[in-house]
Amino acid sequence: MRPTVHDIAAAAGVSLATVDRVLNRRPGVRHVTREKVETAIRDLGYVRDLAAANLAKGRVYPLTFILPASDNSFMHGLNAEIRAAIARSAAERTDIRIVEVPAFDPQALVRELETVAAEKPSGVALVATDAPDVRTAVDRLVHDGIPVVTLVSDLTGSLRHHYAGVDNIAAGRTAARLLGRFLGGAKGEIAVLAGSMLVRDHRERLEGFASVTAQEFPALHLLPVLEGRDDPETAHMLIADALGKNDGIVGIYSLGAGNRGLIRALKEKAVDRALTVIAHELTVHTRAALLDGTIDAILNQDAGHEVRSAIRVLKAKADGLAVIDAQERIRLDIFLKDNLP
Amino acid sequence: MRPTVHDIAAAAGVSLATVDRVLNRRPGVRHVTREKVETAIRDLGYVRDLAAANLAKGRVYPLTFILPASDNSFMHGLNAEIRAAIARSAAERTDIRIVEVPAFDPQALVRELETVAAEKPSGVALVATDAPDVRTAVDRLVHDGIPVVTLVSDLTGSLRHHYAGVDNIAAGRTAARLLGRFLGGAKGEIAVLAGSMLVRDHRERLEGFASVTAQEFPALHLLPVLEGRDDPETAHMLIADALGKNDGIVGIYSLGAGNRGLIRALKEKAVDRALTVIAHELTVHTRAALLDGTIDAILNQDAGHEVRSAIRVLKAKADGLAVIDAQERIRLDIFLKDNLP
DNA sequence: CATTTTTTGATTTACGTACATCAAAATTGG
DNA sequence: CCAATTTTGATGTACGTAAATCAAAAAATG
Repeated sequence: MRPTVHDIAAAAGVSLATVDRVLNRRPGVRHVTREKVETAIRDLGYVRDLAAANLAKGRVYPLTFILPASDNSFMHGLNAEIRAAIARSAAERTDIRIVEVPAFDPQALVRELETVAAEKPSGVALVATDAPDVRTAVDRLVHDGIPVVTLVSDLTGSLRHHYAGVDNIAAGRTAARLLGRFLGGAKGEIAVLAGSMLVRDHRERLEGFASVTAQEFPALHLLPVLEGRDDPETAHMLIADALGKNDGIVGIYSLGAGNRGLIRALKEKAVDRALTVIAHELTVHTRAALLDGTIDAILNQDAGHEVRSAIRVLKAKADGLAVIDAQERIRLDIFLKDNLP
Repeated sequence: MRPTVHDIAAAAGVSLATVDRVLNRRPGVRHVTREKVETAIRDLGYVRDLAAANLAKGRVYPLTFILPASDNSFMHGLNAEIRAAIARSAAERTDIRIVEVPAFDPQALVRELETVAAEKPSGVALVATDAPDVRTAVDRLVHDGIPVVTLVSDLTGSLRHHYAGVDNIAAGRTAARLLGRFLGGAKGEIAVLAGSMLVRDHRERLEGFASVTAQEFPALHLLPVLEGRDDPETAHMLIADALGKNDGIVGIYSLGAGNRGLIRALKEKAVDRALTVIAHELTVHTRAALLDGTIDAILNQDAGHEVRSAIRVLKAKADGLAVIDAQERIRLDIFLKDNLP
């Protein structure tokens, strides 16, 4: 049997109350006594029974998720996954709240972070907009002892405890290699469709993509990035226009959202052309396009895994526990027609 | 606040003891009374607090993992992951035991299953050898109320509650498409290296691979399967021999273990040839080969995820709880040199 | 050394559930 | 209707920890 507080009280030759004072960092214990207790804890290998402690404390973990108010399939999916987690709240002792802030608006995010900080939740998860003020606001939370994880888009250089999302540079590099290999040494132009160069995840994907393309597939030439604002209509317009004007295009990398428009443009303009297309995020639209051959590969991040991972990490940090790194690593899914879930 | 047993006792107008009798299916409750209590439970939406219940019961989950005694990197890795789970036993209230049985030996597995059944564990995970007797033995366990999950290799047609492993047909299909696309319409022969056609996962991978190759890449011709017994030496010999005799080989699919030998053969015999190679299982050897270009892609199943998933599912089944299907789906990892963990 | 302050002990209640015991009430059988 | 049986209630203890209270002991201060 694992040792209990009674065992360490007996081993240290002190009372239960004193053990409790040491364990919960309450005042009123002499230095030497505290050390006796800590030694007993180490010697017996005592670890507090979290379930029992949470029961006694009536503990719940109030968690806040801050998301951009973006109207695309990916964000809807993320939202749905958080709501699914809310449905499990009772069993997981969580009390999760979702707040939405305008997208691409650092100041709005900063204000919300300040509001949230005042509520002193057990943890905060946010889809970060990459700006110095946001970094400062996040660091402030961390400094106040509130665990913070970034979701989907990271905030490097900040003190956030964890990032629950994919390595976007690796994603871009992988996309480049897949495209290059699929094209098998062909020469031509590559169109890149992004949401916005203001968000870090898109910038990083482009960076990875451009770097591998340049180094390993010199026969391919990148056209200037098209910024579709993650909006299907804009994406449609941009891609239709590019395909109309330039018939040297042999491949397309869509690294953001709004793929519905991309797919429509491909079906209209590229029926007679052999284009190789790689897109991000598995949705009903990209899935159908993969199956009918309009898209050749989909890179995906599993929103459900990201949300569950963020919750696990926030709870663990709130309790000062270690996380299983391998479990919390969000993998880049590569989907071909054959391995769709 | 969520309702407690006290609340349902009050709502049903009975005593705590009666509620307890109903909840724990103890005898001595009249039918009408039992219904009153069950109505109150439904009306208030009561769900028993598992943590408190487990605390009161002093519950632990004795789990048994049955593995083949195979000496390859993958099985070593699987073993290590289970031992890592054992290290977390205290926090997870598990009591995990590993037993090894001779590989490819259905009778030995059946005997072990019977031994294990006699110990009445809370759950059993096994790497299944595909044989009718094993199916019967597994069904027997399930019939006795013991949750069973198959690990890595499934036992279709049995009553096992869950399979913690990848879809091997999809894996084979994916390998074929990757190889076909990487070869970009080239004509030639494909060598397939397997462990043994006696294990289901290898058969399924081959089946998926052959089917996509035949349908979608008719320019590629599969050579008869080489069975390397998951052994590096045998694999080396077989591949070196094939490469020496046949210079029409343009691609290799290694769907089993023993890749150390494959890689050695490639470095000796194929320095001057442009071979496209797809292999299974990320190990130190395949990782290095991917990075130096000897292998073009690695398909992988994450042993850590499989083990953690098996444990979660067994515990949930033991408690009669639902599992989050999306969380327990073991994904096929596709690694290129750019997205290695 | 007396007094104040700090440290420690002893004890109790609580969290939500499980389980056991004994008495009281209700039901059933004859 | 009485006795035997079944059903129900009341109560207590336990799991391992948190947290509070009050008294007792020890240490520090003058």
